[in-house]
Amino acid sequence: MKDSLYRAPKGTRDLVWPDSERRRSFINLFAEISSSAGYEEIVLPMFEHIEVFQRLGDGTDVVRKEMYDFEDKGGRQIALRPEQTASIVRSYAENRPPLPWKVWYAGPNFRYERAQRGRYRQFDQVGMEALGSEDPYLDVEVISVAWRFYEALGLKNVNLLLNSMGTANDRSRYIEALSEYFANQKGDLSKESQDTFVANPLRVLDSKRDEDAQVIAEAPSILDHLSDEANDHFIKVQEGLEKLGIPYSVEPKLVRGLDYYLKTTFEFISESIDAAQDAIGGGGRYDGLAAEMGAPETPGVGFALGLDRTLMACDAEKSFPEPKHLLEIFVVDATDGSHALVVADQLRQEGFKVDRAFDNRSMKAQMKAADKSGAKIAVIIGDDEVRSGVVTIRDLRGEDGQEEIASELMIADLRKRLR
RNA sequence: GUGGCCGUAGCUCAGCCCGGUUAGAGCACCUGUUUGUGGUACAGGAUGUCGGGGGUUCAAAUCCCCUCGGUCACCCCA
Repeated sequence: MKDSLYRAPKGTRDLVWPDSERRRSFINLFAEISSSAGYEEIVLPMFEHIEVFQRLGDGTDVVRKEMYDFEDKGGRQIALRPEQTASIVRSYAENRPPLPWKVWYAGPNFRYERAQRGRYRQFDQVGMEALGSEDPYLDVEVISVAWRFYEALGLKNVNLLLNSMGTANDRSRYIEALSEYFANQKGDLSKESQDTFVANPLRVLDSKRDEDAQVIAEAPSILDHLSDEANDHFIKVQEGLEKLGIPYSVEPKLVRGLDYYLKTTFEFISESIDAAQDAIGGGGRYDGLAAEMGAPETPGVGFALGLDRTLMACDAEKSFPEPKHLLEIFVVDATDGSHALVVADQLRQEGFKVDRAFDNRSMKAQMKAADKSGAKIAVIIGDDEVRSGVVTIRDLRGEDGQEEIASELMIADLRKRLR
C-alpha cells in the first residue's frame, strides 16, 4: 500500500483521533478567546484569483516559488491560498464592512515546498485581523490576544520578538541603505546570501549561515531609519505591552517573509521546539495593502499562528494534552445483538455516551472491547437477564462490583452512577 | 529547489556491511485456559509481493542504477 497512489499526497496527512479532536479543541479555544475580544469569525474561500496573492509582492518566496496555482476549467488562473491575510483584505475591499472590522479565522493554507517536520504543504493556521485603525494600542490588542492564547494553551517558553519596519518611506530608505551596505560587503557574504541580496536585500538579514553573521551584525539598523511618526508608534506599542505585562524583545533584524508589513512586525518563537521550525506565529501591520487591492487606504494589523507548530510546542511542554475518550457505557449483549441495539439507542436518547460491539462476538470478547473503550460501566444483557426482565450493571473502573437491576429502573440507576 | 540519513508484519524495529534453507522479535490483534464476565498470567494463532521498477548473479531484503515516499538541515516560513 505504501507505493500506491491511494495515499495522502506529499506534504499532506490525515488527522485521525486523537489529533483530529485536539485540533478541534485548539480552534474552539482560539474562537473563544478571540470572540471575547470582539472579533467575529470569517470563513474565506480556500482559493482565489492568483492576483490576490501576487499583491503580496514578487520578492517573497510565497509568491515566487511556493504558490499552488492552476488554471480552472473556465481558464481562470487560480491559487490555493498560501495565507489568509490577503483574502481578508480582498474580502474587505469587496464587501466594505463598517470599520473597525475585527475578524478571526481558522483553516488550512497551502504552500508548494519541501515538507519536513512542522512544515507541510497543507497546514492549518488560526489568526485574526483588525482593519480600520492606526491606533498603536490596536497592535497591542492583537498581540495580547495571541499571547493570552498561548497562555491558555499552557505554553511558557514563548518569546515575543518585536520590530518596526517604519512607514513605506522609512522602509524604502532603509532598503536603500541596506543595499548599499551589502553591495560593499558582498565579498564577505555566502554565495546563497549574494543571491538572496539580488532578489530581496531585507531577507539577507534572515540568513542562519555562520559566514554571514559578521556582516549582518554590522549592518545598518531599521531603528535608525524610523521617521518620527513610525518611532512614536513603535514606542506606544512597547508601552502598551508593558502595561499588560507582556514581555518582548526588540529585534531590529526581524524581517518577516511577507513584504506588505509596515510599522509593527512581530514573531512568536518557541524555545521548546527542537527543530528549525521554531516560529510558531507572527504578524504585523499592513497599512498599504487595502489600497493595493482597490479599496480606499485602510490600515490593518493582524497575526497568524501555525496550528501544527504550536501543538509541537505544546507536546514539548506537555501542555494542552490529547483528549481522552468520553464513553460512559458499553452494552454487552450475549444473546443475538438485538437487545444491545435497542438499549444503546435508548440510553443515547437519554444523553449517555454509549457504544457496543457487533458481529455476535463472544461475551469475553465483548467485555474486552468494553474495557478498551474506556467506558465506566458495562450494561450486560444475556438470556438470564432477558428471562427475568433485568440487566446486569457492572462497574468497569473500581472493584469488581456488579448487580442486577430491573430493566425499567436501568436509566435511573445509571443516572445515579454517572451524574 | 540543494544536500545527508531512512523505507522489512497494523505499530516500533532486528536481519543488509561478509548475497544462499519455510524472513524474525516486541507491542497490538484473534482464540483458548475460564461452555455468560474485561483489566493480570500462561498457551496457541493469523498477518509481509522486505516502498516500486530495472540490472548484476545459478541465487537479491542483502550488491548497482532509477523512481516514489519519509526524515533532518539549507532556502524560506507557520
